[in-house]
Amino acid sequence: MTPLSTTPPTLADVAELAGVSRQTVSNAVNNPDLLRSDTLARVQDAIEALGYSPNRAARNLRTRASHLIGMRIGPAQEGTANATMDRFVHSLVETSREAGYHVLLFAGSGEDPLAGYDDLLRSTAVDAFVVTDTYLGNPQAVWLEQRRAPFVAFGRPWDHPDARHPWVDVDGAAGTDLATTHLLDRGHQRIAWIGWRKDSRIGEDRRAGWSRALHARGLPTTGLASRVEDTVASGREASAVLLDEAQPTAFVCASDTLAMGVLHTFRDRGITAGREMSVVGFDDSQVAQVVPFGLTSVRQPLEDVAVEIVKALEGLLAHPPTIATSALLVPTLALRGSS
Amino acid sequence: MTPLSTTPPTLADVAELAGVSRQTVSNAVNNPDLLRSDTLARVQDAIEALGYSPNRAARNLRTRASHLIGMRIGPAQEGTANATMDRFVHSLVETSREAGYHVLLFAGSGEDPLAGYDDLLRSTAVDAFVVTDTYLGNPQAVWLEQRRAPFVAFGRPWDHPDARHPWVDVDGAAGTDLATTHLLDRGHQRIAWIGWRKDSRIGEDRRAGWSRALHARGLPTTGLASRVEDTVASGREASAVLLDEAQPTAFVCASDTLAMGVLHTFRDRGITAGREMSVVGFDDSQVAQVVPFGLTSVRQPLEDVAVEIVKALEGLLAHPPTIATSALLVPTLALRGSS
DNA sequence: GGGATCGTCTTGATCGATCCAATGAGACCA
DNA sequence: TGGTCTCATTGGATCGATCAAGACGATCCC
Repeated sequence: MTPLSTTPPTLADVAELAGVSRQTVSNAVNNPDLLRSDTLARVQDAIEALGYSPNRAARNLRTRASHLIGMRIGPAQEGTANATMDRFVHSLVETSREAGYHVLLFAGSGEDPLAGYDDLLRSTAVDAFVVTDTYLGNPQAVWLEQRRAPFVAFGRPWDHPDARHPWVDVDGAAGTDLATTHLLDRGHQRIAWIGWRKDSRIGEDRRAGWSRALHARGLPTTGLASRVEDTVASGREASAVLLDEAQPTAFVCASDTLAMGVLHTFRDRGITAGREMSVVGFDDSQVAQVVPFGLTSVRQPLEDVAVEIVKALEGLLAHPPTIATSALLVPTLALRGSS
Repeated sequence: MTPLSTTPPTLADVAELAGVSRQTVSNAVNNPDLLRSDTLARVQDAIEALGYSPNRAARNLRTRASHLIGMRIGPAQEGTANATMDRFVHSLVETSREAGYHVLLFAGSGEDPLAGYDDLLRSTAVDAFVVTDTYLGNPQAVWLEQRRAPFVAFGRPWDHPDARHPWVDVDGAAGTDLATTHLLDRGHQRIAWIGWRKDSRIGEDRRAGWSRALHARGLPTTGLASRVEDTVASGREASAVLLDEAQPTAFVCASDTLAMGVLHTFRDRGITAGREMSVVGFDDSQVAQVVPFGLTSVRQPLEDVAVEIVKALEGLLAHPPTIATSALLVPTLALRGSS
């Protein structure tokens, strides 16, 4: 049916078969309304017969658009439970497809994180970027803005409140508030926090949700918080110390990785996670899902994030570009046995 | 330094600045040896000064190559510990970059898994594919072969031994053999197997390694094997039954998901995983890494897989194409507390 | 009836690179 | 001196699509 390994048919081939000009075929593909219905049908038949599909390179050259979205992918983090990227990438790919875009992955070339962006930008290989790691105060966003490169960030511009690019983010505080309130509703009074070091904006955001929820019920937070690195070992140590010094009956953690550390401590001490002694994680990683009895965890609506990001991208790339819209989405709580 | 939002410089711009012809600039980029060293330097200065980078679309159109590798990405599997893709994708992106390729992701559009391939192929959007799900006896490989589309498979062509395309795979049997032998060396005699249903070629391959290792020491396998679905619940049930009926002291599992099910049963019965009662999983997922005390697991050398795949791709896309080479790589064992 | 308007389709130029064949300058040898 | 050969460089055509403008007939309205 479809020809094997011959040169693919071109516009001209279709035009000849249908007995029309090249431009008419082009219109049949891009502006069908411009054609009389009978010629449209004739051209479509020819397209079908030849199995024609417009050559991407030629189209890209002429229209100055590639319909590709670039996204940098960092090294997989081993030893942690960070499963965000996997789910997000898939959602983004799926949503982009519906909008007529494909996703181009590129690696951060170690020392110079901008090199990849610069290269793709100058060679006009992609139409826009999705930037996922805005939290480190990293230069990508600022640099891309200066170059007037279209991009949407997954993550708020914490350090640049006057940034003008569109962004989409998940309300971490709302997530931990949800988690903490859930524990309060279950009767807990002393709920501890294990989060990241103070220089992490995301970490502080999530911590704020925890303290907000406690204060809303008139409960104190003093002595119940700990800030450590994002490793299982740190979570284990921190929870051990908190148990000894503050006697909490529940833990809210900034990540599933830290929550696994808490479960580790529980195991050390013969405690079973559940209604009495609870733990809640953040990210709803695979780990949370498969660990015995399950780890209750805050789940980011990554599918929705992808939808919003693509929406913003479409706006940026429209002619004329529409005003940048940003969105802050609310996570949900995946309830499991650990709470 | 770099111009803001103006049209990027073209070959002609560089040529004018350097006082040479367009073709000379093209040669400076693609065949520097053809130029006299002083003109080369002059052209390179001009390139540097203008921040020139060849327009991808134009180059693609002329050379009939996109330097893009397409890869289909399936939906993230929730509720399992399958972390293979994440690690592999990153390795592939990184390795491809070194070979001058970028990775284009596309989604499997539900009902028709071939649609995505067909589309990209006909529009000459990608040079080749990496096909990752060859195990289901799925039609991709056969179909791509018929269309003479260049592709490399991650996974053996189980059902088509006469397939002529290059492939790279990990020797599952070698992995489970490694795991089983490790347990034997630790003194275990009765080692159970929990794997997938019989129609899974990969599952049978991994099972073969387990039975091979036991038979090599003259130990029986009868009554020690179970074949179930790849879920935590199935692993939990299967291990419970095996413990009652066959009294094994160790379990080798076809996946970390199943191994988590075993840990679940251990927990149910107050058993602590370790030297006495051991479990080994497969895939070295994040779950295996962060679960308390750690889950010993067979680790696929995905970085090496990516290298081999890219090597094969370069062969396919070379002029003239070199003969397809396939590779079967050996996994390693990540030792942790569960064994 | 003539000019403006609309709907439909066509022609030639163009995007920015590379391919191909050809040119000029110089080296070398007879 | 003239011919051949190599090296370095050039000009024109080309990849396959879209853009911009124009051609043509039919319709409409004063």
